[in-house]
Amino acid sequence: MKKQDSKVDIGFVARLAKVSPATVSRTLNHPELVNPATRKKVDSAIRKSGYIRNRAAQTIHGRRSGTIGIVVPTVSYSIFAEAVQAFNDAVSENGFTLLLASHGYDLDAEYEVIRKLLEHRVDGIALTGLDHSPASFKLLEKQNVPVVAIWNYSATSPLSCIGADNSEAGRCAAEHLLMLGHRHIALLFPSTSDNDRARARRAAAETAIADAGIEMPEAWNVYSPYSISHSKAVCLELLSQPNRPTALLCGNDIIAQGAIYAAAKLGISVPRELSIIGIGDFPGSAEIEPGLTTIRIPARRIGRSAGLGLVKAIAQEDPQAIDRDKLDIELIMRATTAPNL
Amino acid sequence: MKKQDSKVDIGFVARLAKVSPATVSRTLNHPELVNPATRKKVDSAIRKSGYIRNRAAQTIHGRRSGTIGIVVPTVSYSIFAEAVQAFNDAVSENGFTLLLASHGYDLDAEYEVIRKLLEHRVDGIALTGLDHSPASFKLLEKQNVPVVAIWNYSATSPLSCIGADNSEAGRCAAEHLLMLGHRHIALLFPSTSDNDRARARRAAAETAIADAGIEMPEAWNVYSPYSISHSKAVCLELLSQPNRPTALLCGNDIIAQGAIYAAAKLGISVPRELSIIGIGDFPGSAEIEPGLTTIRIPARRIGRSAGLGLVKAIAQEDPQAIDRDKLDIELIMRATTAPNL
DNA sequence: AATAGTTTTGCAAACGTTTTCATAAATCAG
DNA sequence: CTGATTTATGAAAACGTTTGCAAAACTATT
Repeated sequence: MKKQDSKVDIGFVARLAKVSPATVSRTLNHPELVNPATRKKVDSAIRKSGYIRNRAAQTIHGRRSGTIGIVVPTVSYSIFAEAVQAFNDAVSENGFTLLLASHGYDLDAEYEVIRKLLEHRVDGIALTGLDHSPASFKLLEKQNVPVVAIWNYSATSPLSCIGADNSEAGRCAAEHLLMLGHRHIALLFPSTSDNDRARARRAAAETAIADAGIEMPEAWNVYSPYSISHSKAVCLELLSQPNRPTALLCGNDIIAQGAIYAAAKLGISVPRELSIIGIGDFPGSAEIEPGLTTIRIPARRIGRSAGLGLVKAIAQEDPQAIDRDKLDIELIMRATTAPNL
Repeated sequence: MKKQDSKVDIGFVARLAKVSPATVSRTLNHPELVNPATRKKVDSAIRKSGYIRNRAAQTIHGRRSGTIGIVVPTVSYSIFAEAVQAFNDAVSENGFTLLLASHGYDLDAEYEVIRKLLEHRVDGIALTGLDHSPASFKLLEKQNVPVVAIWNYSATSPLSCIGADNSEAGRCAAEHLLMLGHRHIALLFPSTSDNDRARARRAAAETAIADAGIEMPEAWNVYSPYSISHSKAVCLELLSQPNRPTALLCGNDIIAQGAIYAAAKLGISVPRELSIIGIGDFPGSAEIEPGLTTIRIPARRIGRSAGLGLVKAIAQEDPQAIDRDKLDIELIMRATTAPNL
């Protein structure tokens, strides 16, 4: 176990195996071109020396870097975590390593992290959503690296995208409540600046409600950050008002969970006195009591599909080769919604 | 906006600015060494050309790669997601990019991903827990890259580690239940092979219970996978038995959440008829109704401290420079535990 | 105006690979 | 046994940077 083999590079291995560096390289990259006997010598030399190839050197030579970048707002909450995990599984099955970057819902910060990924010469990039700064678009256009936007689907976006139609999700949630006879619906959404997913959902929900001839008091269009505790606090406040809504449409399941806990705390029976619907179907939404009715966004499938699409585009060296993919949403009826009496 | 500047490398920029490549490099890396006027020319040429440095080329020259690897079992559940996010924030504030790898609780798979990270010449590596295959240890020892183990603390581990003492956590949880007078305690833990965190917690809990002179029926030492739905199912089964425990000690908060929901479903009142304690204090544990009593493991602080430690070790080029850091756990008493009547 | 010192710049080597091209060795057909 | 193929190997150039060293251009001091 020599501790510090001054330099165990491809040349070192070559000397050990008494061949040229070229042969070592070939053994690694095109084994079929080298004599089985030599191959054996080389393999053994590699094992003995503990040689680890240097991807940077390959990259510089013009080969793939073997990395794929993914940019998410945050990985803290399970929402993106699931998609990231599926994405990672998909790309690493294909020999790539994940470069992860987050920007905390700030599109200028996003530009910087995209730059960083590009400095590392990632072979492909996945972004979250379709909202990006013009600078980012310009940057990505110049390099020609395959890019895919995950999470939100649009037929006309400049970027290829793989995700669900968030407008549809918002509308679907609203229509479910309307169909149950609710007329007093409050909307709880996270900040919609720099976040096209939330924006699309809320706009569609508002439209559906307006189309049903309902005028919604401005006070019921409330803002809640992306956290159970904040949401719970906001709902505690909202539901303590003398005149409270009969249904809550939440921008995502995290907010909806907070709403459920707030109702539980106030002794408001869900769904008898209050219906709650979320969007996302996060892990835990099925198990919570009562089970959360929600619009399922298939995070794992999105992550996987995006990863595979990127790998394919990289393999065929065509940055445009990523097919748009619209993954269906689905209303999951569980136990937090009921007809309005 | 020329689309495909055949080759916009440092030489291209140099020609544009009418200086040598060396000067461009210096402008980027040691601006103080170059004349302000020249610097201006170069900066402008960089902007005009849309030049993006090639980290691979720097890396190959012997400079830092500017990447740090982190290996986690999975990022799906919020447990690790929080730590990963904090870790990422810490290292990216310092100019590093994160290389993320996961292995799904399989230590042989872990060896492979560590190798991959090493191929990319990461400047540092964070691993989860202290349990790793001998091959992994040997591999890491030979390269001399700073390594830190997060999540579990031990004074004697071969790796520097930053985390909590999981034995203490297990003991603390058990003692809390014992102090409340519980004598019929069931243990719910995930698989403990390839997972030293869970193993340490369970062993300590078992010891504490045995020390109190209690003999625990083997049937109450139950296995539950790392998911709310599985845990809920397992608890539904366990709690339907004629002779059920008065308290549940759960290996982590996810399992505890499943337990709460199972109790809710069965109409068992928590904490009156059943006490439940978790370990971890994950996001959501405070807000759930009733609020989960748990042992807090400071995930964000662990992630941040590990990231900063690694950055420091890299800066001073001393792989050993990472201080062990034992972060305190804390019993968070909320509403799921009560004295046994 | 000559010298010494300082600041700024460029040249060229180095980093660890891959790959093209050429050559040597082995195999085969006659 | 000769010449033609095929197979296996090596030498060397290339990839895009950084940096040690030396030359060039200034500044300051006489």
